[in-house]
Amino acid sequence: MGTTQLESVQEPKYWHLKTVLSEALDSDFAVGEILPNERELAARFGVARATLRQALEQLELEGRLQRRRGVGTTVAPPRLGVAVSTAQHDWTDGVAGEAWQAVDCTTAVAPAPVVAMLDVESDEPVHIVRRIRVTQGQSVAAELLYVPSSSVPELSAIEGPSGPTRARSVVRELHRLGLDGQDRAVELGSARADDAKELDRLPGAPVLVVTTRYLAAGGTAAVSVATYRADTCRLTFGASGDLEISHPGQERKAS
Amino acid sequence: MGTTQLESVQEPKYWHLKTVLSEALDSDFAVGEILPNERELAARFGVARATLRQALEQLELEGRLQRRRGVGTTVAPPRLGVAVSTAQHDWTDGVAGEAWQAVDCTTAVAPAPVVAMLDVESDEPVHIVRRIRVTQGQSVAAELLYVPSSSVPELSAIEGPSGPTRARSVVRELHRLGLDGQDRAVELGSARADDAKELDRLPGAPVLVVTTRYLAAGGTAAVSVATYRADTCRLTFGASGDLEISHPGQERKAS
DNA sequence: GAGTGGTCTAGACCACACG
DNA sequence: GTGTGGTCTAGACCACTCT
Repeated sequence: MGTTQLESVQEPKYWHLKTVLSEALDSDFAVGEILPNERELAARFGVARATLRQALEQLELEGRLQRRRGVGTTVAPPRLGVAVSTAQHDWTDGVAGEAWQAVDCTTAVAPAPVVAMLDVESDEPVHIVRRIRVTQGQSVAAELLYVPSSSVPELSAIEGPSGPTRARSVVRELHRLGLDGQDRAVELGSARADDAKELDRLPGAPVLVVTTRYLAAGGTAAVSVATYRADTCRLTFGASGDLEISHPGQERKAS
Repeated sequence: MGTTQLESVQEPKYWHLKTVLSEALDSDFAVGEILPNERELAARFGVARATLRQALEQLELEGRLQRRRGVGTTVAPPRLGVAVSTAQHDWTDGVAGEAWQAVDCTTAVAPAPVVAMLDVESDEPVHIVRRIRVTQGQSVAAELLYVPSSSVPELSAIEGPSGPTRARSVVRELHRLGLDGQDRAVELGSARADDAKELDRLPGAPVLVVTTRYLAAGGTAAVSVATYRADTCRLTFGASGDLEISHPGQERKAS
Protein backbone atom coordinates (compact mmCIF):
# COMPACT_ATOMS: atom_id res chain seq x y z
CA MET A 1 0.00 0.00 0.00
CA GLY A 2 2.02 2.94 -1.22
CA THR A 3 -0.67 5.59 -0.93
CA THR A 4 -0.73 7.31 2.41
CA GLN A 5 -4.29 8.36 3.11
CA LEU A 6 -4.20 12.13 3.02
CA GLU A 7 -7.78 12.52 4.19
CA SER A 8 -8.17 9.61 6.54
CA VAL A 9 -11.95 9.50 6.73
CA GLN A 10 -13.33 11.92 4.17
CA GLU A 11 -16.58 13.28 5.51
CA PRO A 12 -19.44 14.20 3.18
CA LYS A 13 -19.36 17.65 1.67
CA TYR A 14 -22.70 18.65 3.09
CA TRP A 15 -21.55 17.68 6.56
CA HIS A 16 -18.41 19.73 6.34
CA LEU A 17 -20.42 22.56 4.84
CA LYS A 18 -22.83 22.43 7.74
CA THR A 19 -19.96 22.76 10.18
CA VAL A 20 -18.48 25.71 8.35
CA LEU A 21 -21.83 27.46 8.12
CA SER A 22 -22.57 26.75 11.75
CA GLU A 23 -19.36 28.45 12.81
CA ALA A 24 -20.06 31.36 10.51
CA LEU A 25 -23.49 31.76 12.09
CA ASP A 26 -21.92 31.95 15.52
CA SER A 27 -19.36 34.55 14.61
CA ASP A 28 -20.60 36.62 11.70
CA PHE A 29 -24.36 36.77 11.94
CA ALA A 30 -26.92 38.14 14.34
CA VAL A 31 -30.30 36.61 15.05
CA GLY A 32 -32.80 37.60 12.39
CA GLU A 33 -30.17 38.50 9.83
CA ILE A 34 -30.82 37.13 6.37
CA LEU A 35 -28.26 34.96 4.60
CA PRO A 36 -27.28 35.21 0.94
CA ASN A 37 -29.61 33.19 -1.25
CA GLU A 38 -29.03 29.52 -1.93
CA ARG A 39 -27.71 29.96 -5.45
CA GLU A 40 -25.10 32.42 -4.33
CA LEU A 41 -24.08 30.39 -1.28
CA ALA A 42 -23.71 27.29 -3.43
CA ALA A 43 -21.53 29.17 -5.89
CA ARG A 44 -19.48 30.67 -3.09
CA PHE A 45 -18.71 27.26 -1.63
CA GLY A 46 -18.27 25.61 -5.00
CA VAL A 47 -20.98 23.00 -4.59
CA ALA A 48 -24.26 22.17 -6.29
CA ARG A 49 -27.33 23.83 -4.89
CA ALA A 50 -28.75 20.48 -3.79
CA THR A 51 -25.68 19.86 -1.65
CA LEU A 52 -25.86 23.30 -0.11
CA ARG A 53 -29.53 22.69 0.62
CA GLN A 54 -28.71 19.47 2.43
CA ALA A 55 -26.53 21.45 4.81
CA LEU A 56 -29.18 24.13 5.28
CA GLU A 57 -31.82 21.51 6.00
CA GLN A 58 -29.71 20.11 8.82
CA LEU A 59 -29.20 23.54 10.30
CA GLU A 60 -32.91 24.25 10.09
CA LEU A 61 -33.61 20.92 11.78
CA GLU A 62 -31.32 21.98 14.61
CA GLY A 63 -33.15 25.26 14.99
CA ARG A 64 -30.27 27.39 13.75
CA LEU A 65 -31.94 28.65 10.59
CA GLN A 66 -35.39 29.54 9.41
CA ARG A 67 -36.30 29.36 5.74
CA ARG A 68 -39.37 30.82 4.12
CA ARG A 69 -40.30 30.43 0.49
CA GLY A 70 -40.33 33.67 -1.38
CA VAL A 71 -38.52 35.43 1.42
CA GLY A 72 -35.17 33.93 2.25
CA THR A 73 -33.11 32.22 4.91
CA THR A 74 -32.69 33.92 8.26
CA VAL A 75 -30.78 33.17 11.44
CA ALA A 76 -33.21 31.69 13.94
CA PRO A 77 -33.51 32.89 17.54
CA PRO A 78 -32.75 30.36 20.28
CA ARG A 79 -35.47 27.79 20.70
CA LEU A 80 -38.46 28.70 22.81
CA GLY A 81 -38.75 26.80 26.05
CA VAL A 82 -42.30 25.45 26.22
CA ALA A 83 -43.53 23.94 29.46
CA VAL A 84 -45.37 20.68 28.92
CA SER A 85 -45.93 19.33 32.38
CA THR A 86 -47.18 22.28 34.38
CA ALA A 87 -49.42 20.89 37.06
CA GLN A 88 -52.76 21.43 35.39
CA HIS A 89 -51.62 21.52 31.79
CA ASP A 90 -53.40 24.83 31.43
CA TRP A 91 -57.06 24.22 31.02
CA THR A 92 -57.47 27.93 31.01
CA ASP A 93 -58.42 29.34 27.69
CA GLY A 94 -57.42 32.74 26.49
CA VAL A 95 -56.85 34.60 23.30
CA ALA A 96 -53.50 35.86 24.54
CA GLY A 97 -51.04 34.54 27.07
CA GLU A 98 -49.32 31.22 27.41
CA ALA A 99 -52.43 29.07 27.25
CA TRP A 100 -54.20 26.81 24.85
CA GLN A 101 -56.83 28.34 22.70
CA ALA A 102 -59.84 26.24 21.74
CA VAL A 103 -60.62 26.61 18.07
CA ASP A 104 -63.21 24.09 17.10
CA CYS A 105 -65.03 20.96 18.12
CA THR A 106 -66.40 18.13 16.03
CA THR A 107 -67.74 14.68 16.78
CA ALA A 108 -66.26 11.72 14.97
CA VAL A 109 -64.64 8.33 15.39
CA ALA A 110 -61.08 8.59 16.68
CA PRO A 111 -58.20 7.04 14.75
CA ALA A 112 -57.18 3.53 15.77
CA PRO A 113 -54.15 4.34 17.95
CA VAL A 114 -56.23 6.82 19.96
CA VAL A 115 -59.15 4.43 20.31
CA ALA A 116 -56.72 1.89 21.75
CA MET A 117 -55.91 4.29 24.57
CA LEU A 118 -59.48 5.37 25.27
CA ASP A 119 -61.95 3.05 26.93
CA VAL A 120 -64.40 3.16 24.06
CA GLU A 121 -65.66 0.95 21.29
CA SER A 122 -63.79 1.28 18.02
CA ASP A 123 -66.83 2.70 16.24
CA GLU A 124 -68.00 5.06 18.96
CA PRO A 125 -67.79 8.73 18.02
CA VAL A 126 -66.01 11.04 20.47
CA HIS A 127 -65.70 14.78 20.86
CA ILE A 128 -62.65 16.09 19.03
CA VAL A 129 -61.52 19.49 20.21
CA ARG A 130 -58.99 21.38 18.18
CA ARG A 131 -56.73 23.71 20.12
CA ILE A 132 -53.82 25.97 19.32
CA ARG A 133 -51.03 26.87 21.68
CA VAL A 134 -49.65 30.36 21.32
CA THR A 135 -46.55 31.35 23.25
CA GLN A 136 -45.03 34.79 23.06
CA GLY A 137 -47.04 35.60 19.99
CA GLN A 138 -46.07 32.48 18.10
CA SER A 139 -48.15 29.43 17.24
CA VAL A 140 -46.03 26.66 18.65
CA ALA A 141 -48.41 23.74 18.75
CA ALA A 142 -51.64 22.32 17.32
CA GLU A 143 -53.60 19.78 19.30
CA LEU A 144 -56.42 17.33 18.85
CA LEU A 145 -58.11 16.47 22.12
CA TYR A 146 -60.23 13.32 22.06
CA VAL A 147 -62.95 13.21 24.70
CA PRO A 148 -65.45 10.35 24.97
CA SER A 149 -69.02 11.44 25.67
CA SER A 150 -68.90 9.42 28.86
CA SER A 151 -66.21 11.71 30.24
CA VAL A 152 -68.38 14.81 29.96
CA PRO A 153 -71.89 13.60 30.87
CA GLU A 154 -73.02 17.04 31.98
CA LEU A 155 -72.31 18.56 28.61
CA SER A 156 -75.34 20.49 27.53
CA ALA A 157 -76.77 19.52 24.20
CA ILE A 158 -78.08 22.99 23.61
CA GLU A 159 -75.03 24.35 21.89
CA GLY A 160 -74.40 23.21 18.36
CA PRO A 161 -72.38 20.10 17.62
CA SER A 162 -69.34 22.08 16.52
CA GLY A 163 -67.66 25.44 16.77
CA PRO A 164 -65.44 27.20 19.29
CA THR A 165 -68.18 27.69 21.85
CA ARG A 166 -68.77 23.98 22.16
CA ALA A 167 -65.01 23.41 22.14
CA ARG A 168 -64.68 25.55 25.24
CA SER A 169 -67.59 23.77 26.86
CA VAL A 170 -66.00 20.38 26.42
CA VAL A 171 -62.71 21.58 27.85
CA ARG A 172 -64.49 23.17 30.81
CA GLU A 173 -66.46 20.05 31.57
CA LEU A 174 -63.36 17.91 31.35
CA HIS A 175 -61.57 20.19 33.75
CA ARG A 176 -64.51 20.12 36.13
CA LEU A 177 -64.25 16.34 36.20
CA GLY A 178 -61.00 16.50 38.12
CA LEU A 179 -58.06 14.59 36.75
CA ASP A 180 -55.94 12.12 38.66
CA GLY A 181 -52.83 12.28 36.57
CA GLN A 182 -51.45 11.83 33.14
CA ASP A 183 -49.18 9.73 31.01
CA ARG A 184 -47.07 11.34 28.34
CA ALA A 185 -45.01 10.24 25.39
CA VAL A 186 -42.88 12.29 23.04
CA GLU A 187 -41.82 11.22 19.59
CA LEU A 188 -40.73 12.64 16.29
CA GLY A 189 -43.25 13.03 13.50
CA SER A 190 -43.98 15.09 10.45
CA ALA A 191 -46.73 17.66 10.25
CA ARG A 192 -49.96 16.65 8.59
CA ALA A 193 -51.35 19.16 6.11
CA ASP A 194 -53.86 20.65 8.56
CA ASP A 195 -51.40 20.99 11.40
CA ALA A 196 -48.78 22.43 9.09
CA LYS A 197 -51.20 25.17 8.13
CA GLU A 198 -51.86 26.11 11.75
CA LEU A 199 -48.15 26.12 12.51
CA ASP A 200 -47.27 28.16 9.44
CA ARG A 201 -45.02 25.43 8.12
CA LEU A 202 -45.00 23.23 5.03
CA PRO A 203 -46.56 19.79 5.23
CA GLY A 204 -44.02 17.24 6.35
CA ALA A 205 -42.16 19.67 8.56
CA PRO A 206 -40.59 17.94 11.57
CA VAL A 207 -42.69 18.10 14.71
CA LEU A 208 -42.53 16.75 18.23
CA VAL A 209 -45.67 14.77 18.87
CA VAL A 210 -46.74 14.76 22.50
CA THR A 211 -49.36 12.14 23.29
CA THR A 212 -51.03 12.61 26.65
CA ARG A 213 -53.46 10.31 28.36
CA TYR A 214 -55.53 11.98 31.06
CA LEU A 215 -56.56 9.71 33.87
CA ALA A 216 -59.65 10.05 36.01
CA ALA A 217 -61.44 7.62 38.26
CA GLY A 218 -59.24 4.72 37.23
CA GLY A 219 -59.85 5.14 33.54
CA THR A 220 -58.76 7.24 30.62
CA ALA A 221 -60.81 10.42 30.54
CA ALA A 222 -59.29 11.87 27.42
CA VAL A 223 -56.36 11.66 25.05
CA SER A 224 -54.50 14.58 23.57
CA VAL A 225 -52.22 14.51 20.56
CA ALA A 226 -50.27 17.74 20.35
CA THR A 227 -47.78 18.52 17.61
CA TYR A 228 -45.11 21.07 18.44
CA ARG A 229 -42.87 22.77 15.89
CA ALA A 230 -39.60 20.89 16.28
CA ASP A 231 -37.54 23.65 14.75
CA THR A 232 -38.51 26.38 17.18
CA CYS A 233 -39.50 24.56 20.37
CA ARG A 234 -37.71 22.97 23.28
CA LEU A 235 -40.16 21.06 25.45
CA THR A 236 -39.51 21.45 29.15
CA PHE A 237 -40.59 19.13 31.94
CA GLY A 238 -40.19 19.34 35.65
CA ALA A 239 -40.71 21.61 38.59
CA SER A 240 -38.71 24.63 37.55
CA GLY A 241 -40.07 27.35 35.35
CA ASP A 242 -40.09 27.85 31.67
CA LEU A 243 -36.87 29.67 31.09
CA GLU A 244 -34.66 27.91 33.61
CA ILE A 245 -32.82 25.94 31.00
CA SER A 246 -31.87 28.41 28.35
CA HIS A 247 -28.87 29.20 26.28
CA PRO A 248 -26.66 31.98 27.56
CA GLY A 249 -26.18 35.42 26.09
CA GLN A 250 -27.72 36.67 22.88
CA GLU A 251 -31.38 36.88 23.83
CA ARG A 252 -32.60 38.57 20.70
CA LYS A 253 -29.60 40.57 19.79
CA ALA A 254 -30.80 41.44 16.30
CA SER A 255 -30.64 45.19 16.10
CA MET B 1 -59.80 30.91 -18.00
CA GLY B 2 -60.99 27.91 -19.98
CA THR B 3 -58.99 25.33 -18.09
CA THR B 4 -60.86 23.80 -15.21
CA GLN B 5 -58.32 22.83 -12.60
CA LEU B 6 -58.39 19.07 -12.60
CA GLU B 7 -56.13 18.78 -9.59
CA SER B 8 -57.22 21.68 -7.44
CA VAL B 9 -54.24 21.88 -5.11
CA GLN B 10 -51.56 19.67 -6.60
CA GLU B 11 -49.56 18.25 -3.77
CA PRO B 12 -45.88 17.45 -4.26
CA LYS B 13 -45.10 14.10 -5.81
CA TYR B 14 -42.99 12.94 -2.89
CA TRP B 15 -45.82 13.72 -0.50
CA HIS B 16 -48.32 11.74 -2.51
CA LEU B 17 -45.77 8.96 -2.87
CA LYS B 18 -45.27 8.87 0.87
CA THR B 19 -49.00 8.43 1.38
CA VAL B 20 -49.22 5.65 -1.15
CA LEU B 21 -46.22 3.86 0.31
CA SER B 22 -47.53 4.31 3.82
CA GLU B 23 -50.77 2.60 2.92
CA ALA B 24 -48.91 -0.16 1.13
CA LEU B 25 -46.82 -0.71 4.26
CA ASP B 26 -49.97 -1.11 6.33
CA SER B 27 -51.61 -3.59 4.03
CA ASP B 28 -48.99 -5.50 2.09
CA PHE B 29 -45.91 -5.73 4.29
CA ALA B 30 -44.98 -7.32 7.58
CA VAL B 31 -42.50 -5.89 10.07
CA GLY B 32 -38.97 -6.76 9.05
CA GLU B 33 -39.84 -7.43 5.44
CA ILE B 34 -37.49 -5.85 2.93
CA LEU B 35 -38.75 -3.53 0.22
CA PRO B 36 -37.66 -3.51 -3.41
CA ASN B 37 -34.55 -1.40 -3.90
CA GLU B 38 -34.75 2.32 -4.54
CA ARG B 39 -34.02 2.16 -8.25
CA GLU B 40 -36.79 -0.33 -8.82
CA LEU B 41 -39.30 1.51 -6.65
CA ALA B 42 -38.53 4.75 -8.47
CA ALA B 43 -39.06 3.10 -11.83
CA ARG B 44 -42.24 1.45 -10.65
CA PHE B 45 -43.73 4.78 -9.58
CA GLY B 46 -42.34 6.65 -12.56
CA VAL B 47 -40.30 9.17 -10.60
CA ALA B 48 -36.64 10.04 -10.25
CA ARG B 49 -34.73 8.23 -7.57
CA ALA B 50 -34.19 11.47 -5.65
CA THR B 51 -37.94 12.00 -5.43
CA LEU B 52 -38.53 8.47 -4.25
CA ARG B 53 -35.81 8.96 -1.67
CA GLN B 54 -37.52 12.07 -0.36
CA ALA B 55 -40.59 9.98 0.37
CA LEU B 56 -38.55 7.23 2.00
CA GLU B 57 -36.73 9.75 4.18
CA GLN B 58 -40.05 11.00 5.54
CA LEU B 59 -41.20 7.50 6.30
CA GLU B 60 -37.92 6.73 8.03
CA LEU B 61 -38.29 9.92 10.07
CA GLU B 62 -41.69 8.73 11.17
CA GLY B 63 -40.28 5.40 12.23
CA ARG B 64 -42.02 3.40 9.54
CA LEU B 65 -38.92 2.33 7.66
CA GLN B 66 -35.35 1.44 8.41
CA ARG B 67 -32.64 1.83 5.80
CA ARG B 68 -29.15 0.39 5.94
CA ARG B 69 -26.46 1.01 3.39
CA GLY B 70 -25.36 -2.11 1.60
CA VAL B 71 -28.35 -4.01 2.91
CA GLY B 72 -31.68 -2.50 1.95
CA THR B 73 -34.86 -0.91 3.22
CA THR B 74 -36.96 -2.80 5.72
CA VAL B 75 -40.26 -2.23 7.46
CA ALA B 76 -39.55 -0.96 10.96
CA PRO B 77 -41.16 -2.40 14.08
CA PRO B 78 -43.30 -0.03 16.19
CA ARG B 79 -41.26 2.46 18.13
CA LEU B 80 -39.82 1.36 21.43
CA GLY B 81 -41.31 3.04 24.49
CA VAL B 82 -38.39 4.29 26.55
CA ALA B 83 -39.07 5.56 30.06
CA VAL B 84 -37.29 8.81 30.77
CA SER B 85 -38.65 9.87 34.11
CA THR B 86 -38.55 6.78 36.23
CA ALA B 87 -38.06 7.93 39.79
CA GLN B 88 -34.33 7.51 40.06
CA HIS B 89 -33.45 7.61 36.40
CA ASP B 90 -31.67 4.32 36.84
CA TRP B 91 -28.33 4.90 38.44
CA THR B 92 -27.91 1.19 38.38
CA ASP B 93 -25.33 0.00 35.96
CA GLY B 94 -25.48 -3.28 34.18
CA VAL B 95 -24.27 -4.93 31.06
CA ALA B 96 -27.74 -6.20 30.29
CA GLY B 97 -31.19 -5.03 31.25
CA GLU B 98 -32.91 -1.70 30.87
CA ALA B 99 -30.21 0.41 32.48
CA TRP B 100 -27.50 2.81 31.53
CA GLN B 101 -24.08 1.37 30.97
CA ALA B 102 -21.07 3.49 31.88
CA VAL B 103 -18.49 3.35 29.13
CA ASP B 104 -15.82 5.88 29.85
CA CYS B 105 -14.86 8.90 31.88
CA THR B 106 -12.65 11.85 31.02
CA THR B 107 -11.98 15.22 32.58
CA ALA B 108 -12.37 18.33 30.46
CA VAL B 109 -14.03 21.70 30.20
CA ALA B 110 -17.73 21.41 29.41
CA PRO B 111 -19.22 23.14 26.37
CA ALA B 112 -20.68 26.60 26.95
CA PRO B 113 -24.39 25.68 27.17
CA VAL B 114 -23.61 23.05 29.78
CA VAL B 115 -21.36 25.37 31.77
CA ALA B 116 -24.23 27.83 31.90
CA MET B 117 -26.35 25.26 33.72
CA LEU B 118 -23.66 24.08 36.10
CA ASP B 119 -22.47 26.22 38.96
CA VAL B 120 -18.86 26.26 37.80
CA GLU B 121 -16.39 28.64 36.22
CA SER B 122 -16.27 28.56 32.46
CA ASP B 123 -12.72 27.21 32.44
CA GLU B 124 -13.10 24.65 35.21
CA PRO B 125 -12.72 21.05 34.07
CA VAL B 126 -15.46 18.63 35.05
CA HIS B 127 -15.85 14.88 34.97
CA ILE B 128 -17.48 13.74 31.74
CA VAL B 129 -18.99 10.30 31.92
CA ARG B 130 -20.04 8.58 28.74
CA ARG B 131 -22.95 6.18 29.05
CA ILE B 132 -24.96 4.03 26.69
CA ARG B 133 -28.53 3.01 27.17
CA VAL B 134 -29.46 -0.41 25.91
CA THR B 135 -33.09 -1.47 25.87
CA GLN B 136 -34.21 -4.86 24.69
CA GLY B 137 -30.87 -5.50 23.08
CA GLN B 138 -30.79 -2.24 21.16
CA SER B 139 -28.62 0.81 21.71
CA VAL B 140 -31.22 3.53 22.01
CA ALA B 141 -29.29 6.41 23.52
CA ALA B 142 -25.84 7.84 24.10
CA GLU B 143 -25.25 10.21 26.97
CA LEU B 144 -22.65 12.63 28.24
CA LEU B 145 -22.95 13.24 31.97
CA TYR B 146 -21.17 16.34 33.23
CA VAL B 147 -20.24 16.22 36.91
CA PRO B 148 -18.31 19.01 38.64
CA SER B 149 -15.61 17.81 41.02
CA SER B 150 -17.41 19.61 43.81
CA SER B 151 -20.38 17.28 43.41
CA VAL B 152 -18.35 14.17 44.09
CA PRO B 153 -15.84 15.23 46.78
CA GLU B 154 -15.37 11.70 48.08
CA LEU B 155 -14.20 10.41 44.76
CA SER B 156 -11.00 8.51 45.27
CA ALA B 157 -8.08 9.69 43.23
CA ILE B 158 -6.58 6.25 43.18
CA GLU B 159 -8.24 5.07 40.05
CA GLY B 160 -6.97 6.49 36.81
CA PRO B 161 -8.38 9.67 35.34
CA SER B 162 -10.34 7.81 32.69
CA GLY B 163 -11.84 4.47 31.79
CA PRO B 164 -15.02 2.59 32.65
CA THR B 165 -14.01 1.87 36.23
CA ARG B 166 -13.75 5.54 37.06
CA ALA B 167 -16.95 6.20 35.12
CA ARG B 168 -18.82 3.85 37.41
CA SER B 169 -17.20 5.45 40.44
CA VAL B 170 -18.40 8.90 39.47
CA VAL B 171 -21.93 7.67 38.88
CA ARG B 172 -21.93 5.83 42.21
CA GLU B 173 -20.70 8.86 44.12
CA LEU B 174 -23.26 11.06 42.44
CA HIS B 175 -26.01 8.65 43.39
CA ARG B 176 -24.74 8.51 46.98
CA LEU B 177 -25.11 12.27 47.14
CA GLY B 178 -28.87 12.03 47.05
CA LEU B 179 -30.69 14.11 44.48
CA ASP B 180 -33.55 16.48 45.18
CA GLY B 181 -35.09 16.50 41.77
CA GLN B 182 -34.49 17.23 38.16
CA ASP B 183 -35.36 19.51 35.29
CA ARG B 184 -35.73 18.15 31.82
CA ALA B 185 -35.95 19.48 28.31
CA VAL B 186 -36.50 17.62 25.04
CA GLU B 187 -35.61 18.96 21.64
CA LEU B 188 -34.77 17.77 18.16
CA GLY B 189 -31.16 17.53 17.09
CA SER B 190 -28.89 15.66 14.75
CA ALA B 191 -26.40 13.07 15.84
CA ARG B 192 -22.78 14.12 16.20
CA ALA B 193 -20.26 11.75 14.64
CA ASP B 194 -19.38 10.07 17.94
CA ASP B 195 -22.97 9.59 19.05
CA ALA B 196 -23.95 8.36 15.62
CA LYS B 197 -21.35 5.63 15.88
CA GLU B 198 -22.66 4.44 19.25
CA LEU B 199 -26.21 4.44 17.95
CA ASP B 200 -25.32 2.62 14.74
CA ARG B 201 -26.61 5.47 12.62
CA LEU B 202 -25.04 7.88 10.15
CA PRO B 203 -23.86 11.28 11.36
CA GLY B 204 -26.67 13.78 11.15
CA ALA B 205 -29.36 11.25 11.88
CA PRO B 206 -32.31 12.80 13.73
CA VAL B 207 -32.17 12.39 17.49
CA LEU B 208 -34.17 13.49 20.48
CA VAL B 209 -31.87 15.38 22.81
CA VAL B 210 -32.87 15.11 26.45
CA THR B 211 -31.11 17.63 28.66
CA THR B 212 -31.44 16.90 32.37
CA ARG B 213 -30.29 19.03 35.24
CA TYR B 214 -29.90 17.14 38.50
CA LEU B 215 -30.55 19.19 41.58
CA ALA B 216 -29.02 18.67 45.00
CA ALA B 217 -28.72 20.89 48.04
CA GLY B 218 -30.13 23.87 46.19
CA GLY B 219 -27.67 23.71 43.34
CA THR B 220 -27.03 21.84 40.14
CA ALA B 221 -25.19 18.65 40.94
CA ALA B 222 -24.81 17.44 37.38
CA VAL B 223 -26.07 17.87 33.85
CA SER B 224 -26.83 15.09 31.43
CA VAL B 225 -27.19 15.41 27.68
CA ALA B 226 -28.67 12.24 26.27
CA THR B 227 -29.36 11.69 22.59
CA TYR B 228 -32.01 9.12 21.73
CA ARG B 229 -32.55 7.65 18.26
CA ALA B 230 -35.56 9.56 17.01
CA ASP B 231 -36.47 6.95 14.44
CA THR B 232 -36.86 4.05 16.83
CA CYS B 233 -37.74 5.64 20.17
CA ARG B 234 -40.81 7.05 21.83
CA LEU B 235 -39.91 8.77 25.08
CA THR B 236 -42.38 8.14 27.86
CA PHE B 237 -42.96 10.24 30.95
CA GLY B 238 -45.25 9.83 33.87
CA ALA B 239 -46.26 7.40 36.54
CA SER B 240 -47.36 4.48 34.45
CA GLY B 241 -45.02 1.89 33.12
CA ASP B 242 -43.09 1.63 29.97
CA LEU B 243 -45.49 -0.13 27.70
CA GLU B 244 -48.72 1.51 28.81
CA ILE B 245 -48.95 3.69 25.76
CA SER B 246 -48.31 1.39 22.88
CA HIS B 247 -49.80 0.73 19.54
CA PRO B 248 -52.22 -2.17 19.41
CA GLY B 249 -51.62 -5.56 17.89
CA GLN B 250 -48.59 -6.58 15.89
CA GLU B 251 -45.91 -6.73 18.55
CA ARG B 252 -43.16 -8.21 16.43
CA LYS B 253 -45.19 -10.16 13.98
CA ALA B 254 -42.35 -10.76 11.56
CA SER B 255 -42.22 -14.50 11.11
C1' DG C 1 -17.91 -8.87 -7.40
C1' DA C 2 -22.61 -7.69 -7.16
C1' DG C 3 -26.08 -5.12 -5.06
C1' DT C 4 -27.57 -1.79 -1.78
C1' DG C 5 -28.26 2.85 0.01
C1' DG C 6 -25.53 7.54 0.37
C1' DT C 7 -23.62 11.55 -1.95
C1' DC C 8 -23.24 14.83 -5.63
C1' DT C 9 -24.04 17.30 -9.93
C1' DA C 10 -26.14 20.71 -13.28
C1' DG C 11 -29.57 21.76 -14.86
C1' DA C 12 -35.18 22.93 -15.10
C1' DC C 13 -39.52 24.51 -13.61
C1' DC C 14 -42.91 25.77 -9.87
C1' DA C 15 -45.17 28.29 -5.81
C1' DC C 16 -44.95 32.04 -3.11
C1' DA C 17 -43.85 36.87 -1.16
C1' DC C 18 -42.93 41.45 -2.00
C1' DG C 19 -42.61 45.82 -4.18
C1' DG D 1 -42.19 41.27 -12.48
C1' DT D 2 -38.38 39.78 -9.78
C1' DG D 3 -36.30 37.07 -6.44
C1' DT D 4 -36.71 33.56 -3.07
C1' DG D 5 -36.94 28.79 -1.53
C1' DG D 6 -39.35 24.13 -2.99
C1' DT D 7 -39.68 20.33 -6.22
C1' DC D 8 -37.98 17.32 -9.75
C1' DT D 9 -35.01 15.10 -13.14
C1' DA D 10 -31.38 11.85 -15.09
C1' DG D 11 -27.65 10.86 -14.66
C1' DA D 12 -22.71 9.65 -12.02
C1' DC D 13 -19.84 7.87 -8.56
C1' DC D 14 -18.86 6.31 -3.70
C1' DA D 15 -19.12 3.42 0.71
C1' DC D 16 -20.78 -0.34 2.53
C1' DT D 17 -22.47 -5.37 3.17
C1' DC D 18 -22.92 -9.87 1.90
C1' DT D 19 -21.61 -13.99 -0.53
